[in-house]
Amino acid sequence: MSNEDCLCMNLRSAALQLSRSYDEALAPAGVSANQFSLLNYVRTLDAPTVKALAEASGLDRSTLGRNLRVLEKQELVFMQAGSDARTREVALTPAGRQAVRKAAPLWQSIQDGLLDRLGDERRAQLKELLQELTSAVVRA
Amino acid sequence: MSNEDCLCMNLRSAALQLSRSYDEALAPAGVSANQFSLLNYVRTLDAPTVKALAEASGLDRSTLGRNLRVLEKQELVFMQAGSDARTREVALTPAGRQAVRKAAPLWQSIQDGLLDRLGDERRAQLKELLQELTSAVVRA
DNA sequence: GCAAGATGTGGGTATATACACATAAATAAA
DNA sequence: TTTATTTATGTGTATATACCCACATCTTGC
Repeated sequence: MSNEDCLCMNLRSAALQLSRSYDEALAPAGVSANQFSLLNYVRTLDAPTVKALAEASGLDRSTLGRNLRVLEKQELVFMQAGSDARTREVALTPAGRQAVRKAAPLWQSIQDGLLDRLGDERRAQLKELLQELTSAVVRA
Repeated sequence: MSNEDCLCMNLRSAALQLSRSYDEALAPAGVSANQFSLLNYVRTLDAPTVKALAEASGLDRSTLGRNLRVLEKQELVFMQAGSDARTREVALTPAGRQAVRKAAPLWQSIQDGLLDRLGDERRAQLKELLQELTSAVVRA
């Protein structure tokens, strides 16, 4: 066994390195790549619950709850009880919308740099390969 | 901005999903994919220091120190001062070697399943794409 | 309408990750 | 040789992630 051959560690390592770069690029907006992504899910979906966000992002519900708590503490999102009293619906605060506006061009910039480097064809290849790997592995 | 387009989140999500599968596959050996990888670095390198392991894996030194502490607590690795008294050299315990032996075929099995699905060509594509992305992004 | 099961969420615990700072030890400079 | 600098590591703090379990609420069967 060689670590360089492991598909899992290959992906894991690449994801961490890319995350560091995106985090650095988004730092002036005060959010990490992960937080920016979550803010965008909240913005895009309609008053999503914790569960809806977990499903959209493919993360565990408890993870989402904790990630949301961080954004809540920074007053980028707020939560209120839904019509179903078990659920909590999430929405952006004005500061949250502002953070998204500030981060969006920073994200676009680093994203475009990578897309230019890859080109359309290889970008499509990458998407296809990641989908193949994850669909090979979905849990029942 | 759409989360489905973000290269960083695409990779991050795929890495997490793959990690869950590898973790599940390796569970009978009592180690996670991440731990198995680290044990293999310890095994392959010659009495590596924390720094050497950090460089090999591309992780932060403090992360490595903490990951090693978990393996040390489970008595899969042990650490001793090197000739340079600042360093600590890491090596596998007998239980650590046993864990690697037990995990190796489990890893091989899930890895082969994915490789079969991908085929040689797309496997090479993936490796190339990940290297392109990470080399586009290496820190000074 | 009430009991039984299903569902959404939080909390406990553990691992993983990284940055900033502190400390000890080795090396270089004076 | 004494001092300054570099280097290896650990610690504090914060976020991210996931499993299991508890609890409250909703839904269904009767």
